[in-house]
Amino acid sequence: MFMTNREDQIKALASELRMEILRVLDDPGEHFSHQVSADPVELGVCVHLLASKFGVSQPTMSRHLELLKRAGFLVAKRQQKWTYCSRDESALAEYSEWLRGSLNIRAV
Amino acid sequence: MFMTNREDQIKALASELRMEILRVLDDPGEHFSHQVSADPVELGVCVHLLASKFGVSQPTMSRHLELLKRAGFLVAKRQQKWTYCSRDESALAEYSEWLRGSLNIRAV
DNA sequence: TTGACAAATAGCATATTTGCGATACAACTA
DNA sequence: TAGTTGTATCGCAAATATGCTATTTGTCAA
Repeated sequence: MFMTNREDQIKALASELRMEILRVLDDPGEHFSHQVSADPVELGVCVHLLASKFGVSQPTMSRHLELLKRAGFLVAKRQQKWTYCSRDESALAEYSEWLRGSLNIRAV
Repeated sequence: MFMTNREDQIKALASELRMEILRVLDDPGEHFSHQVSADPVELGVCVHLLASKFGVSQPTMSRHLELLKRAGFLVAKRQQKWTYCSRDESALAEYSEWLRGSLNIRAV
């Protein structure tokens, strides 16, 4: 059964880098068309391409992705040597709605 | 001129306590009807009532409120000895919309 | 089996966050 | 003026977060 951990989700977004990761993964075709091992739109983006994209080491990127996975915002598919990451749109949408409702935020 | 600092806003919400503060301030009449110096709904809630509500020290509460103020989510009105805090609904709504748009989150 | 490449994990150093008590400041009261 | 109450700030200690290098693990190809 799926367990949503709000604490993990809140913390996951409390980082400019992780926000940027989610942004580039919103349009993988735009930012990772040079990925040759698999279609970035279909499968997702592998870890070391994300690391080089943001100029951080592979272990550092690996940990940020782990936090986003724990929050449920990312899904990772292991395929051969690579781990392909893509957004979980429904989790992001659900969180956004939860935040609004949780704080009882009215429409603008 | 009003300057929105997204970093401050993101960080401000990355704390369960600060989330709770915003929640109780959504309905001050419910949680702070015992405030005698001023109407909690009209003016807001003073710092030491918030501190005792959550069982933290006054300086600790003061700092959390400062972070929420810097984020723009709280307004504080100094009146006599007291500092009355209340939510800035428009700032919360604006942030919520920005988050959604910034990550390009689709509707549920 | 060896070597390569991709990713995960361990271990460590630094930075930031968070809590508190002590204290300063501000507004009132006797 | 002296004392009280409410708030802000300072200084410190503990907990978390974040980055790196080194190492381990997994997968594949010679």
